[in-house]
Amino acid sequence: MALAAPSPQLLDELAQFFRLLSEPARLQLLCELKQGPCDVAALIERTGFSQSHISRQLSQLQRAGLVSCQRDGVRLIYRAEDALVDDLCELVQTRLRTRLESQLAQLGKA
Amino acid sequence: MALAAPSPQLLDELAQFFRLLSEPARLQLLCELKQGPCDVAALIERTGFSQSHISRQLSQLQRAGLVSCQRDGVRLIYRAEDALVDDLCELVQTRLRTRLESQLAQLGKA
DNA sequence: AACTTTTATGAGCATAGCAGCATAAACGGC
DNA sequence: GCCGTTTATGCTGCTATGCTCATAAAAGTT
Repeated sequence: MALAAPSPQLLDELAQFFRLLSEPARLQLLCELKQGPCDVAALIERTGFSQSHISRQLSQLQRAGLVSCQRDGVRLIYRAEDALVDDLCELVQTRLRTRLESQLAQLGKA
Repeated sequence: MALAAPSPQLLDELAQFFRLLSEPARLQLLCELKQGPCDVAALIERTGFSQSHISRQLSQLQRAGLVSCQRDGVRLIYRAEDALVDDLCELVQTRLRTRLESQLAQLGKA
Protein backbone atom coordinates (compact mmCIF):
# COMPACT_ATOMS: atom_id res chain seq x y z
CA MET A 1 0.00 0.00 0.00
CA ALA A 2 2.45 2.60 -1.18
CA LEU A 3 1.64 6.30 -0.90
CA ALA A 4 -1.49 5.76 1.16
CA ALA A 5 -3.27 9.03 1.78
CA PRO A 6 -0.33 11.44 1.73
CA SER A 7 -0.79 14.62 3.70
CA PRO A 8 -1.87 17.74 1.85
CA GLN A 9 1.49 19.30 2.63
CA LEU A 10 3.34 16.46 0.99
CA LEU A 11 1.06 16.62 -2.03
CA ASP A 12 1.76 20.33 -2.29
CA GLU A 13 5.49 19.88 -2.11
CA LEU A 14 5.47 17.08 -4.63
CA ALA A 15 3.33 19.16 -6.95
CA GLN A 16 5.59 22.14 -6.48
CA PHE A 17 8.62 20.08 -7.37
CA PHE A 18 6.99 18.69 -10.49
CA ARG A 19 5.94 22.17 -11.44
CA LEU A 20 9.58 23.14 -11.59
CA LEU A 21 10.04 20.50 -14.26
CA SER A 22 6.88 21.44 -16.11
CA GLU A 23 8.53 24.23 -18.06
CA PRO A 24 10.55 23.35 -21.18
CA ALA A 25 12.86 26.30 -20.61
CA ARG A 26 13.86 25.07 -17.18
CA LEU A 27 14.30 21.52 -18.39
CA GLN A 28 16.51 22.78 -21.18
CA LEU A 29 18.64 24.78 -18.78
CA LEU A 30 19.02 21.73 -16.59
CA CYS A 31 20.05 19.67 -19.59
CA GLU A 32 22.60 22.25 -20.68
CA LEU A 33 24.06 22.33 -17.20
CA LYS A 34 24.19 18.58 -17.13
CA GLN A 35 26.74 18.74 -19.92
CA GLY A 36 28.90 20.52 -17.41
CA PRO A 37 29.01 23.70 -15.36
CA CYS A 38 28.94 26.93 -17.32
CA ASP A 39 28.28 30.61 -16.94
CA VAL A 40 25.20 32.53 -17.88
CA ALA A 41 26.68 33.98 -21.05
CA ALA A 42 27.10 30.47 -22.40
CA LEU A 43 23.54 29.60 -21.48
CA ILE A 44 22.29 32.70 -23.26
CA GLU A 45 24.21 31.75 -26.37
CA ARG A 46 23.15 28.12 -26.33
CA THR A 47 19.49 28.66 -25.60
CA GLY A 48 18.75 32.07 -27.08
CA PHE A 49 16.82 33.01 -23.97
CA SER A 50 17.06 36.51 -22.59
CA GLN A 51 19.36 37.19 -19.67
CA SER A 52 16.59 38.05 -17.27
CA HIS A 53 14.61 35.00 -18.24
CA ILE A 54 17.55 32.73 -17.59
CA SER A 55 18.32 34.43 -14.32
CA ARG A 56 14.80 33.93 -13.07
CA GLN A 57 14.58 30.31 -14.07
CA LEU A 58 17.96 29.55 -12.54
CA SER A 59 16.99 31.18 -9.29
CA GLN A 60 13.93 28.97 -9.09
CA LEU A 61 16.01 25.89 -9.74
CA GLN A 62 18.52 27.05 -7.18
CA ARG A 63 15.90 27.53 -4.48
CA ALA A 64 14.93 23.91 -5.02
CA GLY A 65 18.57 22.86 -4.86
CA LEU A 66 18.63 21.56 -8.41
CA VAL A 67 21.45 23.88 -9.41
CA SER A 68 24.11 25.75 -7.52
CA CYS A 69 26.44 28.54 -8.52
CA GLN A 70 29.88 29.73 -7.65
CA ARG A 71 31.43 33.08 -8.38
CA ASP A 72 34.28 33.49 -10.80
CA GLY A 73 35.02 37.17 -10.58
CA VAL A 74 31.96 38.93 -11.82
CA ARG A 75 30.53 35.87 -13.47
CA LEU A 76 28.52 33.08 -11.94
CA ILE A 77 29.25 29.51 -12.86
CA TYR A 78 26.15 27.37 -12.54
CA ARG A 79 26.14 23.62 -12.19
CA ALA A 80 23.51 20.93 -12.00
CA GLU A 81 23.32 19.66 -8.47
CA ASP A 82 21.17 16.61 -8.60
CA ALA A 83 21.05 13.48 -10.69
CA LEU A 84 17.44 12.97 -9.69
CA VAL A 85 16.13 15.06 -12.56
CA ASP A 86 18.04 12.88 -14.98
CA ASP A 87 16.48 9.78 -13.53
CA LEU A 88 13.01 11.26 -13.58
CA CYS A 89 13.33 12.40 -17.17
CA GLU A 90 14.62 9.05 -18.27
CA LEU A 91 11.77 7.22 -16.56
CA VAL A 92 9.22 9.49 -18.17
CA GLN A 93 10.91 9.33 -21.52
CA THR A 94 10.86 5.56 -21.45
CA ARG A 95 7.18 5.68 -20.62
CA LEU A 96 6.41 8.10 -23.44
CA ARG A 97 8.18 5.80 -25.85
CA THR A 98 6.45 2.60 -24.77
CA ARG A 99 3.13 4.40 -24.84
CA LEU A 100 3.65 5.56 -28.41
CA GLU A 101 4.75 2.08 -29.39
CA SER A 102 1.61 0.54 -27.98
CA GLN A 103 -0.49 3.13 -29.77
CA LEU A 104 1.29 2.19 -32.96
CA ALA A 105 0.54 -1.45 -32.33
CA GLN A 106 -3.13 -0.60 -31.77
CA LEU A 107 -3.23 1.20 -35.09
CA GLY A 108 -1.75 -1.80 -36.78
CA LYS A 109 -4.38 -4.10 -35.35
CA ALA A 110 -7.26 -1.85 -36.37
CA MET B 1 26.58 11.74 -21.31
CA ALA B 2 22.94 11.15 -20.52
CA LEU B 3 20.22 13.38 -21.92
CA ALA B 4 22.55 15.27 -24.24
CA ALA B 5 20.70 18.08 -26.01
CA PRO B 6 17.19 16.63 -26.15
CA SER B 7 15.01 17.86 -28.96
CA PRO B 8 12.55 20.66 -28.26
CA GLN B 9 9.71 18.23 -28.86
CA LEU B 10 10.99 15.87 -26.22
CA LEU B 11 11.45 18.72 -23.79
CA ASP B 12 7.89 19.80 -24.44
CA GLU B 13 6.50 16.34 -23.85
CA LEU B 14 8.51 15.84 -20.71
CA ALA B 15 7.39 19.22 -19.43
CA GLN B 16 3.81 18.43 -20.31
CA PHE B 17 3.96 15.20 -18.40
CA PHE B 18 5.45 16.83 -15.34
CA ARG B 19 2.81 19.51 -15.55
CA LEU B 20 0.19 16.82 -15.10
CA LEU B 21 1.81 16.02 -11.77
CA SER B 22 2.20 19.66 -10.80
CA GLU B 23 -1.32 19.95 -9.46
CA PRO B 24 -2.05 18.72 -5.93
CA ALA B 25 -5.61 17.84 -6.90
CA ARG B 26 -4.46 15.51 -9.65
CA LEU B 27 -1.85 13.92 -7.43
CA GLN B 28 -4.46 13.35 -4.79
CA LEU B 29 -6.82 11.74 -7.26
CA LEU B 30 -4.03 9.47 -8.43
CA CYS B 31 -3.30 8.52 -4.84
CA GLU B 32 -6.92 7.77 -4.12
CA LEU B 33 -7.13 5.60 -7.20
CA LYS B 34 -3.97 3.82 -6.20
CA GLN B 35 -5.84 2.47 -3.20
CA GLY B 36 -8.02 0.72 -5.71
CA PRO B 37 -10.45 1.48 -8.53
CA CYS B 38 -13.49 3.48 -7.60
CA ASP B 39 -16.24 5.57 -9.09
CA VAL B 40 -16.52 9.31 -9.24
CA ALA B 41 -19.01 9.57 -6.41
CA ALA B 42 -16.48 8.01 -4.07
CA LEU B 43 -13.82 10.41 -5.28
CA ILE B 44 -16.13 13.34 -4.65
CA GLU B 45 -16.80 12.13 -1.16
CA ARG B 46 -13.18 11.42 -0.33
CA THR B 47 -11.71 14.60 -1.75
CA GLY B 48 -14.50 17.14 -1.44
CA PHE B 49 -13.83 18.36 -4.96
CA SER B 50 -16.69 19.33 -7.22
CA GLN B 51 -17.92 16.88 -9.80
CA SER B 52 -16.84 18.98 -12.76
CA HIS B 53 -13.43 19.53 -11.27
CA ILE B 54 -12.86 15.84 -10.80
CA SER B 55 -14.16 15.05 -14.24
CA ARG B 56 -11.75 17.49 -15.84
CA GLN B 57 -8.74 16.32 -13.90
CA LEU B 58 -9.52 12.69 -14.62
CA SER B 59 -9.88 13.37 -18.31
CA GLN B 60 -6.46 14.97 -18.36
CA LEU B 61 -4.96 12.00 -16.56
CA GLN B 62 -6.75 9.65 -18.91
CA ARG B 63 -5.41 11.36 -22.01
CA ALA B 64 -1.95 10.73 -20.65
CA GLY B 65 -2.80 7.14 -19.92
CA LEU B 66 -2.32 7.49 -16.18
CA VAL B 67 -5.85 6.37 -15.43
CA SER B 68 -8.45 4.39 -17.30
CA CYS B 69 -12.13 3.90 -16.75
CA GLN B 70 -14.70 1.24 -17.37
CA ARG B 71 -18.45 1.59 -17.37
CA ASP B 72 -20.64 0.03 -14.74
CA GLY B 73 -24.09 0.96 -15.85
CA VAL B 74 -24.29 4.70 -15.67
CA ARG B 75 -21.25 5.05 -13.47
CA LEU B 76 -17.62 5.10 -14.46
CA ILE B 77 -15.08 3.14 -12.47
CA TYR B 78 -11.68 4.73 -12.69
CA ARG B 79 -8.41 2.99 -11.96
CA ALA B 80 -4.78 4.03 -11.81
CA GLU B 81 -3.01 2.67 -14.84
CA ASP B 82 0.63 3.23 -14.22
CA ALA B 83 3.04 2.54 -11.39
CA LEU B 84 5.39 5.15 -12.81
CA VAL B 85 3.77 7.96 -10.88
CA ASP B 86 4.32 6.05 -7.67
CA ASP B 87 7.97 5.65 -8.43
CA LEU B 88 8.38 9.28 -9.39
CA CYS B 89 6.66 10.48 -6.23
CA GLU B 90 8.75 8.24 -4.06
CA LEU B 91 11.97 9.42 -5.65
CA VAL B 92 11.00 13.03 -5.18
CA GLN B 93 9.76 12.42 -1.67
CA THR B 94 13.05 10.84 -0.72
CA ARG B 95 14.86 13.81 -2.13
CA LEU B 96 12.68 16.29 -0.26
CA ARG B 97 13.42 14.45 2.94
CA THR B 98 17.17 14.25 2.52
CA ARG B 99 17.23 17.88 1.55
CA LEU B 100 15.39 18.93 4.69
CA GLU B 101 17.69 16.74 6.75
CA SER B 102 20.77 18.40 5.34
CA GLN B 103 19.25 21.81 5.98
CA LEU B 104 18.68 20.75 9.56
CA ALA B 105 22.27 19.64 9.85
CA GLN B 106 23.39 23.01 8.48
CA LEU B 107 21.34 24.77 11.11
CA GLY B 108 22.95 22.66 13.78
CA LYS B 109 26.43 23.54 12.65
CA ALA B 110 25.77 27.28 12.50
C1' DA C 1 35.20 57.34 -6.96
C1' DA C 2 33.84 56.46 -11.75
C1' DC C 3 33.21 53.10 -15.23
C1' DT C 4 32.48 48.41 -17.27
C1' DT C 5 30.71 43.89 -17.04
C1' DT C 6 27.68 40.53 -15.28
C1' DT C 7 23.66 39.14 -12.80
C1' DA C 8 19.29 40.04 -10.18
C1' DT C 9 14.92 42.30 -9.68
C1' DG C 10 10.74 45.44 -10.01
C1' DA C 11 6.88 46.61 -13.20
C1' DG C 12 3.87 45.45 -16.75
C1' DC C 13 1.71 42.68 -20.27
C1' DA C 14 0.00 38.46 -22.21
C1' DT C 15 -1.38 33.90 -21.74
C1' DA C 16 -2.30 29.41 -19.63
C1' DG C 17 -4.77 26.90 -16.52
C1' DC C 18 -7.88 26.19 -12.55
C1' DA C 19 -12.41 26.40 -10.45
C1' DG C 20 -17.33 27.05 -10.43
C1' DC C 21 -21.96 27.37 -12.60
C1' DA C 22 -25.01 25.89 -15.74
C1' DT C 23 -26.12 22.71 -19.20
C1' DA C 24 -25.56 19.02 -22.41
C1' DA C 25 -24.66 14.19 -23.23
C1' DA C 26 -24.73 9.15 -22.00
C1' DC C 27 -27.00 5.47 -19.80
C1' DG C 28 -30.61 2.90 -17.45
C1' DG C 29 -35.49 2.25 -15.74
C1' DC C 30 -40.26 3.03 -16.42
C1' DG D 1 -41.08 8.01 -25.58
C1' DC D 2 -39.99 10.61 -20.70
C1' DC D 3 -37.49 10.97 -16.38
C1' DG D 4 -33.72 10.36 -13.00
C1' DT D 5 -28.81 9.59 -12.35
C1' DT D 6 -24.13 10.12 -13.53
C1' DT D 7 -20.48 12.20 -16.15
C1' DA D 8 -18.64 15.57 -19.62
C1' DT D 9 -18.27 20.20 -21.46
C1' DG D 10 -19.03 25.39 -22.77
C1' DC D 11 -18.61 29.57 -20.65
C1' DT D 12 -16.73 32.87 -17.37
C1' DG D 13 -13.80 35.01 -14.02
C1' DC D 14 -9.64 34.78 -11.60
C1' DT D 15 -4.99 33.76 -10.33
C1' DA D 16 -0.46 32.38 -11.39
C1' DT D 17 3.35 32.53 -14.20
C1' DG D 18 6.14 33.22 -18.27
C1' DC D 19 8.43 36.74 -20.69
C1' DT D 20 10.30 41.46 -21.72
C1' DC D 21 12.07 46.06 -20.73
C1' DA D 22 14.34 48.90 -17.88
C1' DT D 23 16.99 49.44 -13.90
C1' DA D 24 19.32 48.22 -9.69
C1' DA D 25 22.86 45.55 -7.41
C1' DA D 26 27.39 43.14 -7.21
C1' DA D 27 32.07 42.65 -8.51
C1' DG D 28 36.21 43.97 -10.69
C1' DT D 29 39.49 47.64 -12.93
C1' DT D 30 41.78 51.92 -13.20
